[in-house]
Amino acid sequence: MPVQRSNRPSPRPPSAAPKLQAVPALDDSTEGQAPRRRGRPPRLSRAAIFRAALDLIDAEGAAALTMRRLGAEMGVEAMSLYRHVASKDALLDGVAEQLMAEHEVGVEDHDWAVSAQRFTQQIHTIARAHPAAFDLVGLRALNTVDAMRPVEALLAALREGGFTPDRAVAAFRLLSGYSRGFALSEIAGFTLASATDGNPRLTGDKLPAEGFPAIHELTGELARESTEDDFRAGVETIIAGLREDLASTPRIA
Amino acid sequence: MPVQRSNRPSPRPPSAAPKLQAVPALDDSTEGQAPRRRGRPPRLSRAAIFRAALDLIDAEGAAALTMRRLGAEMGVEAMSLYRHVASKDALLDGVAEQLMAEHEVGVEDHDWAVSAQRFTQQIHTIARAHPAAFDLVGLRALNTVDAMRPVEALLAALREGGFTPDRAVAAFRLLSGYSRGFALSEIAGFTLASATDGNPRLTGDKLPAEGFPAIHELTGELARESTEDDFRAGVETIIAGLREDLASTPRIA
DNA sequence: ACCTGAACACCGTTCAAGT
DNA sequence: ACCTGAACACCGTTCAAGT
Repeated sequence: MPVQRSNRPSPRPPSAAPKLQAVPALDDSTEGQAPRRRGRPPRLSRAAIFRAALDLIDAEGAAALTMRRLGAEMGVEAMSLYRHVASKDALLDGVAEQLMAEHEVGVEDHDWAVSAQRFTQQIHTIARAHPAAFDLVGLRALNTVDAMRPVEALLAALREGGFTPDRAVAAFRLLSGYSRGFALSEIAGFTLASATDGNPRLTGDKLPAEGFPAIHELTGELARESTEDDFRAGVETIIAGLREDLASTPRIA
Repeated sequence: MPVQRSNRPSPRPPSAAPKLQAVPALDDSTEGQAPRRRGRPPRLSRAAIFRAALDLIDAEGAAALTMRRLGAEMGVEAMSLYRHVASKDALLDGVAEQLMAEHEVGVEDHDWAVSAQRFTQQIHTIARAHPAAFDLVGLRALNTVDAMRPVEALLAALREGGFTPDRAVAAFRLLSGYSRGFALSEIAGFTLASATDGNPRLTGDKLPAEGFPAIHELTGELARESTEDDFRAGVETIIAGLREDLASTPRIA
């Protein structure tokens, strides 16, 4: 089974009516501070490129995101993209930022457990909304201000909730590790065999009848796809554990 | 910065003294049941290919694993590999199996908390031993008997420990999600900026001085790379939470 | 039976050239 | 200033041919 040959629905002449073009959105217009000049508006901008890339991944999967294809999608040659992004790797960083920009931060409350649910929930929501993209760039280390904001909110809530510095960071890593891992495992099929045709299949099917009693017993539950609630329940369990940690440590005013 | 050009140390004539050749290991000889025939032994076998692929990733990173390069490494043309693996995707499945085969299962004890520590520990150990490979294939859903064995052990321990079927599966997903997510985040740098040159850098460096007090306060702790103990402590926290879940549910004999 | 040569249809990226 | 053509050095994969 070929991996990256011709999954394209139809050849679609790249010159005719490209799907994603100028997209002159609000946050784009602030990029060049000069008052709208008279010449033809630039077709490309970093923001537009990242948006188009994310759209392309959403629509056709990670394998469809090539510089050439993305260029075609924007009505431009692939090489033109290099005016705006240094490399494909930089493009993926941009896609990651674009993706994580959907992580909204609630500023009002200060209870650490609520903040923890918020923080993790948002990661899971993003992963569900853009599985292919999350799979591709969901683990990238970002150093943008936007990517820091949710982290800041969670860490602040933990500190105010009485977590010591090292416990706060530990809690952050625990919550963030779980969120990403659960989301990615969900996308990948949770290690337990899904069929090659993509349809979920009973886990125990190929197992020798003897020797795997627990898996056999739990086949139904294991085959069930995980839900939002499953994810949330896991976070609750973690929060319960954290609460215990916190209780067994001297509080900090 | 070019991504996949010429990272090779030296051109190394592919015909002269290939590093990884026959490797006639124990579990290889059982593959063909016929008694050692007289002709030259086959240079290639699925097991040998997977081992060589994992070695190559360990030594030079995921980008170095191309069919052509792997062939050269084994003293063979790339196309010869297709006699034994259907595609590069199938090759990666094999690498994942090879990797997870390092997950040893302790059979003796039956305490679910110990089993949980064992199960998660092993995943983390594998990830630490083969970070590039784990990053590449650590999430693949496998349906081999070997990959099922540790899962069976954990699920069995949970059931015997009093977890109901749905809680046992939930606990498995929680533990496995955390393990993979923590390990992958560790490899990727935990979302918080590492410098482009690869050296770990203080997280807060690029942040505006105002607006991120918690991150600034915790910079030192955030910049510290996570350890085996950090991972283990997270598992303990999860176990504490699971214990509470268990206590608040009617026991099953 | 097992491996190879040559080819196909792609990649990311560079660079001199166009407008 | 911004985009393009042509080229370079790669990819995965197929298939007819070699031994």
